[in-house]
Amino acid sequence: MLSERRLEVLRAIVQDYVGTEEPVGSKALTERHRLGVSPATIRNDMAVLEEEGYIAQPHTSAGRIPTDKGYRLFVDKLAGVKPLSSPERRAIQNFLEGAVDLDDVVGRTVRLLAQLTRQVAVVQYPSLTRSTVRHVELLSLAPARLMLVLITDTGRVEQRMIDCPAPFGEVALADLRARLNSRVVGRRFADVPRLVQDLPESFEAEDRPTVSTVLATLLENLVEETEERLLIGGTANLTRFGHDFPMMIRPVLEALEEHVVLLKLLGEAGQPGMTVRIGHENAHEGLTSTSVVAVGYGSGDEAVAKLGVVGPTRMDYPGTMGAVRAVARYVGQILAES
Amino acid sequence: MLSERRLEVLRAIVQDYVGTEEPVGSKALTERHRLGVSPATIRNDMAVLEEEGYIAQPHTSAGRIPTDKGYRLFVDKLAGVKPLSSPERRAIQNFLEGAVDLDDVVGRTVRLLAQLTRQVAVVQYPSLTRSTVRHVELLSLAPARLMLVLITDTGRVEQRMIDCPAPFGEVALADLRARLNSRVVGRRFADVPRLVQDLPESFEAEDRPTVSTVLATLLENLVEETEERLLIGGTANLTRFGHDFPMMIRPVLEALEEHVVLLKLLGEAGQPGMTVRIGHENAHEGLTSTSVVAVGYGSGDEAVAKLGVVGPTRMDYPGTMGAVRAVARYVGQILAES
DNA sequence: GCTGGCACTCGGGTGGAGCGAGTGCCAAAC
DNA sequence: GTTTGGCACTCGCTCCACCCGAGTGCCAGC
Repeated sequence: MLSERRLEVLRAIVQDYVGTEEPVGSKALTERHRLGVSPATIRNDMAVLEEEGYIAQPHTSAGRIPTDKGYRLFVDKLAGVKPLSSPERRAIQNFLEGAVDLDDVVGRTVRLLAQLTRQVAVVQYPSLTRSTVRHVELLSLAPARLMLVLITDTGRVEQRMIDCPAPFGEVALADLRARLNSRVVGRRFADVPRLVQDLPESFEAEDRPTVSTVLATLLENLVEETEERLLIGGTANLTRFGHDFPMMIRPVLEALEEHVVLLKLLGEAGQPGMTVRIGHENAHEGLTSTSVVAVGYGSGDEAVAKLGVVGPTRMDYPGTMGAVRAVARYVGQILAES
Repeated sequence: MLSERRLEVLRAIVQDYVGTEEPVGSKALTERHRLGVSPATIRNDMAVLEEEGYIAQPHTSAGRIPTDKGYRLFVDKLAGVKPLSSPERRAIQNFLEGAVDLDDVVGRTVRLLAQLTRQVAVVQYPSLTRSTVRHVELLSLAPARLMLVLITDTGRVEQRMIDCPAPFGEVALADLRARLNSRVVGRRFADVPRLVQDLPESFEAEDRPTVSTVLATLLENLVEETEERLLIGGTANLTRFGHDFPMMIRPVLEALEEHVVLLKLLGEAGQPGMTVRIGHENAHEGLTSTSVVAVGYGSGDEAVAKLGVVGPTRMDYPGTMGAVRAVARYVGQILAES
């Protein structure tokens, strides 16, 4: 177990390194922090911290920088979450309230988050399966062509074209629409399969294939394709990465384009509270020098999706965590209102 | 007017520079191209080309690189559009045909374009005003709360929440829905204002404010906010920019985040055929070292939106133009089918 | 108008010297 | 046992001098 002072030294190293972006030495530490001991003592402490793997030196005769393990300890034990100032809070609220629809909410959120944290922001669209159905609409576009529109309580609207196996009359259509809605409106999308299971049986034999097709579209196709959609912003902030940004930016940009990877990353973020993944804790190779701060958000008490930021491991964790948490809260509020 | 051979020299310079990314000298030129004259002659031609502003040298004792003006001449007079190979065409078609809805079409298009050109792809969503209305849906969510859903022939689905000035009965709602649809379905969105102008008058006095609100939402809010939406992809390709990419990438990424700027850029692309904007021809400051190749696409003969790529001025123009044109065509086909 | 020759320019790469921040270790002091 | 001052050592960084070679412009001759 590390002594109190050694933890303090680690905290100081992290703070200084985040601020200056340069390896920090023993002398500089005593000058910038009131540690009450001499550089020589700090050197001893640093040697211990290095042996334990919390810090490292890029090369002999250079100062120390925190390792992933060091940041981990810092985040877990040494740093709190810095709350935002109240002007910042007001700005967030004002900015988000101007949104006109879900796309707009997500778009504004991602810009906001990128601007607040000066990092890359990632916002997942509210999950369909975790949302509640508000309405299902069926429109006849041609004799054997339907359009299915699904609207959820989080404001998501999804649609699909359906080619029916047989022509489908207006009466049957209205019938299906009414029955479908009466069963699923107000229910969670995850329950829909169970609720509509026996629906085809109650139709004329000739219409059953079409009804089945519609249900199949609703359940499979729609969910699979749209479940996981996300928006990214603030990539220009990647240029703030540090002096070695030209080397790092390529793999990060590539990773960001792979939405599947990102979604997995966000998905791994534990349900309750905020998750911070530091450096090599991120499975993806392109992101081993980045940290991901993510949190769930939702219109009610349950999270319907995640949002977060991707930045250099050398980031201001307390500030970033504060911003992420605050934005998630306000987005939840906005969704609940709409 | 430049002689035939001097044009040939310019073409050779552009091609070599695009390929090698290094200033090209007179000797190298004669070696790689059968110009039939000696380096000394080429030097004279180069001196003329430089005087006319088509090429420049980064510093004395270096080879020449094309200027924006040089690229302009190359694109206008010297280069054709390189058609894609038929495997490429097939790949495009296969890839795009898997799309399930408009978001998916646009998403796939942007990925496709980025991959084909190895540059940054930009795809604008089909414009609402230039589309045709397929259906308008009105749903009652609460006594004085409506949801308006608009569906167009290009597959766009937009929705808005409406807070009514007064409660609105189911009967009136059905009435409004029916009348609205009978007037606007199959018409171009641009004509809708004219078509619904007198609609409020035919309702009971108490319902008129609500009807007006609905129409106002349909016309103003919805169009303004959603007219100009776009998707960007392939930003990782910016790292291919050249040796000075660390300097250039920042402003470019920033410009790409300003969708307004991009839309203006695309919008300026002349209607018929492809537009190529080279370097300083782009008004935006961050894009002065990039070229933009854009073209309109649409489900019919008329363009409903634009798509294109952003890359270094030092790009393979014939290949890029070929890819952009081909993708635009196939997207048009897909939209027409859906 | 084209060509070969020639002097000149200048960016980039190489290698050594000096500097300074930072370290590790040790003996003495607290 | 912990802390401290002292001291030798390491090593990355910068500066500078140097050379090399690609490329140019110019000129006289074909």
